[in-house]
Amino acid sequence: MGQSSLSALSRRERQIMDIIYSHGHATAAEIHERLPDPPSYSTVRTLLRVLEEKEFLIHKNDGPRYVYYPCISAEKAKRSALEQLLRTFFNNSAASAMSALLDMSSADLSETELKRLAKLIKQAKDKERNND
Amino acid sequence: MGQSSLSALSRRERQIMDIIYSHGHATAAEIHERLPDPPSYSTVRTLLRVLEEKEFLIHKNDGPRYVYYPCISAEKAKRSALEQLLRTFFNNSAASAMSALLDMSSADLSETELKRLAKLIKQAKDKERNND
DNA sequence: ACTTTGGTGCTAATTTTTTAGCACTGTGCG
DNA sequence: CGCACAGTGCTAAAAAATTAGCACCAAAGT
Repeated sequence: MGQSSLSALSRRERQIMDIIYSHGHATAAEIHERLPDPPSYSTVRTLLRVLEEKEFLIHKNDGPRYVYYPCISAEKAKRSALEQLLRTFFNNSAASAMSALLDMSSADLSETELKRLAKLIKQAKDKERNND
Repeated sequence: MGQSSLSALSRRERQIMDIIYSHGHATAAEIHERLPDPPSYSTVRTLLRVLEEKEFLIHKNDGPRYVYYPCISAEKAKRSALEQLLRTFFNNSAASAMSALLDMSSADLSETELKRLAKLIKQAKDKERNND
């Protein structure tokens, strides 16, 4: 079965998948202009074709042009990216990852968001209690 | 100067860096046995040599063998990986990343960890207040 | 109708990555 | 000493990724 996982892809392929995930979908032209150190348009199109073959992308027609969508839901991709990150840098501890997130960006977290998080944490605590 | 960033690396190179980051350091043999779909030992050594050339790794001698260490501190690598993740999957919102972390692993968060997080969040709130 | 524009399909060369073979070096030991 | 063992250095072939050229097709403008 398709082991998927973005980390199996080559550098350019990942860059493209990143763009598509961060936008939800994209045309060849959009991808071309957003690629770092961009190759020719032709090149982009070749990569897109390959990614379709590998079943990481599909396209739908929007009038004359193609709009590319990820085959794996953003949810799954997110999850797998997070798992990978936890494994590599956080010894599988979600807690330390969260604390790193807080460290690096507490200034950007609005009071509202912080409240929401506090609430989520409270819920998690309750859930934990029920699992005992 | 060295733009570094793990995402500039090839697939195998990244796999190796991942292993080294998750362990702090490693020998060629350790890396060899941990690589998914492992190539020959020779191959691993070639990759390590290349990564040293590119200044992603250095080695120290431990008796006869080499122990490889990352050139970029785990801290910096972590941070850059997190930023990348936020950009790609969370629209740069640390808050949504944290909530995803909670979702996917609240069962694994001990009560202690949750308390610690709650405390961190409280601190972040206070900090936020002072910035206003 | 015809030309220009903006897209796609196919193909192929170039470059990088990935792979592994083989020679060499130092260390422990009978 | 001389031999096996465990490691590294260097080199080069094979495979994959990256790049781009050019033909073709459809729609919009003249």
